Amino acid sequence: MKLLIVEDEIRLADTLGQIMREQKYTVDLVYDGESGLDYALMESYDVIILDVMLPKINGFEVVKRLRQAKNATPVLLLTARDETRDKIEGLDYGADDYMTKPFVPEELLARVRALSRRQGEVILNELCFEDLVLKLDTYTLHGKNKSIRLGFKEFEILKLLMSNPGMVFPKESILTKVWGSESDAEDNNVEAYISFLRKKFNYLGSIVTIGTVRKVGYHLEGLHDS
Amino acid sequence: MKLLIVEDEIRLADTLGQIMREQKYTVDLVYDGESGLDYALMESYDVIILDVMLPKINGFEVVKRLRQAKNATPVLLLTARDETRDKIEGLDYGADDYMTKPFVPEELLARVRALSRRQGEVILNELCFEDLVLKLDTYTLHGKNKSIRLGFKEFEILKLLMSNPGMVFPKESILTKVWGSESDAEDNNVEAYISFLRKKFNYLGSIVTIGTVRKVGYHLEGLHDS
DNA sequence: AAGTTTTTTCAGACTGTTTTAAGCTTTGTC
DNA sequence: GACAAAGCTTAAAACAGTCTGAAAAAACTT
Repeated sequence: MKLLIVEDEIRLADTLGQIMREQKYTVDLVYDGESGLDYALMESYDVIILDVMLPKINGFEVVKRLRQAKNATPVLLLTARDETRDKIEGLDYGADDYMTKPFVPEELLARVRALSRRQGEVILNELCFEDLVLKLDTYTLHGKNKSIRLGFKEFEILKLLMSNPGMVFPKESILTKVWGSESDAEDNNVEAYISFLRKKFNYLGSIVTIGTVRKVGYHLEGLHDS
Repeated sequence: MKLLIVEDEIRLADTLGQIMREQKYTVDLVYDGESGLDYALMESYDVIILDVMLPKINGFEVVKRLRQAKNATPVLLLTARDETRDKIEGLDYGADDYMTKPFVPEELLARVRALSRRQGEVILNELCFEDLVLKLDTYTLHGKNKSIRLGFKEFEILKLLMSNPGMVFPKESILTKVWGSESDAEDNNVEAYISFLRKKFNYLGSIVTIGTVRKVGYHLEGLHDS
């Protein structure tokens, strides 16, 4: 089991290294974002522990570039900031977990274990369902022989639906996930976008359908029951 | 999987409820410590999510009394204060975990999963009885070789019946659980929906039957007598 | 600043759900 | 077996949730 720790506070970095080595991990220690990224791309690690506030390149940026380079190593972000926004931002960029400083070693160990267990899973840069492919980096939806660009909201909604094909997503939850929990957008906004999406599915000639569950929400349907 | 959420910030409470319901938990929401304690003692929950700052009785006190009453339900404390002292106080009173606000849903989910895992149960997203399967996420009822979509009320009633196959549910209790205690719906409404359901069972060719217990209510019957 | 795309808003058409009510069937009692 | 009470079934009306096109508003591009 090989770990990369990227942390600029030398004291903390060393402590972490020590803790993890005790647990029989092989540890590489690095003190800034740039080296972090280099190491991460060069070697193959089981988990990367990454501070957010880093010299040269910050943690978010590191994850982002790592993912752009199609590297799927699980990343655990360390953030001193207790802001929800930051946490979410990190996860959006492709981090797998985060932890707020200060923390207890036990928690860190538990999270690292959890992340390394996940190895098998791949972070794909596209979502597929039946004859549709949603490219996450270009915001485009590809059908059998055509493709089309999606607007931001369309994209986010479809990404949600495709993240768990078949599962019903309540309108409420689409609203909070796509518009944010602060927003005062209404159900009809979701309905309008669902309508746009259906039109585009149709244009692509896809067999996929967006099913309505009355009083609840929407879900993708492929070639099966009603 | 049944959750109790005790949180006085209505917005937050609702969001939490929504998040958890999405994950197929059954959620009871309550907005002050006193009701929290009542509910906790009355029903059997898998996990209780409990805010610390609460009207009437605070979270610590709720845990304390709960434990005094020999109730061992896992409790996850929500604390706005970031003081280690508070955390420890909560844990001393018998809470099983704590989380500092604000937090990201993922973290909450992870912790609730961790707490409920002790019970060893699995979150099922379908209910089965004999040859019927009720899919909770798509509101569909599947028979041996056909399936059919259920309306909201039909679904709720059947979910209730299937949650405890064989048990007799009084019409009264179906009314309050499905229509709500405010409603002035009458027995005949239940009767009408039972009729709809029987028709659908029939369409699916199921061996399952809805039995009537005169002057009381209904229950599922499989391959045996009444 | 004009043009383009995305997002929101609105209203009317539409659809499936829920209620209601009346007639019919079953069950239990005398 | 007759009667009343409880339960069943159905059709139709009332209702509520959903869809969609059009247009206004907002956000980007050029």
